[in-house]
Amino acid sequence: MRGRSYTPSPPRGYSRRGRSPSPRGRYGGRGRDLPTSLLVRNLRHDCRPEDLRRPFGEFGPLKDVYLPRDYHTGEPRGFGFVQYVDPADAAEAKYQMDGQIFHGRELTVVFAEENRKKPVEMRQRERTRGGGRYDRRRSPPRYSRSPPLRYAKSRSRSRDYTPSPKRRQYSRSSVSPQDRRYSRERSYSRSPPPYNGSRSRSQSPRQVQSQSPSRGRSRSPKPREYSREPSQDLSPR
DNA sequence: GTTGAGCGTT
Repeated sequence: MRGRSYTPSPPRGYSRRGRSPSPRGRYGGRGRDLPTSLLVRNLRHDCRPEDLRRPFGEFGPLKDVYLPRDYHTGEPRGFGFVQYVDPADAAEAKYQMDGQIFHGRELTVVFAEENRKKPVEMRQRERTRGGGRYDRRRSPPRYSRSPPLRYAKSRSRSRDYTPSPKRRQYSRSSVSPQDRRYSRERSYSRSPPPYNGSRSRSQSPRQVQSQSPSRGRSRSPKPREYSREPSQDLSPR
């Protein structure tokens, strides 16, 4: 038998072609640490993080699995990230899973190149994403008529992300009636773009018609409210 | 201690 089974395929092996268009290439910044994040391409659109967890978890403990999706449509983008705890596992998983048929599709597994991005950064990326395809309008491209809030179909925490190892088996109504009022379905922390349409302006169900039947000015500019009246209280007679 | 709008979606 020649050679020892598989080749570890060290990532620094194929860096000979200078294929890095960006000078600052290197996973994460420190070239010392091998990348632990894998980018899995060609995923099925109905693939779930947990689906990836099983096959990919065979190579080692996973730190995280995430499938980004379109922010506006909420549909999966067809790729995902699998982060391992040990870079060695990631390397092996990439080697083993790359090209594998997963759910009838050939997966393409490569090392993630960029670091995690935060929503704020994403916002700016939005601009370069379409290359200014949407004119200079700031409104997001409404692919469909369903706002992003539609994701919460039935399972909200169906994400693979397990924040608490201890899964609470409490009953569904573990919420007090009092807290319930706070637990409205609008508990989104980031508050997505609520339609920048220039039409929806009725924030208040009751829009006061006009407080002061004055001329043109609808809103009467309140006079300055200085904390104190002008120097007038000092009247030394 | 972190980030869920994560780059590579046909």
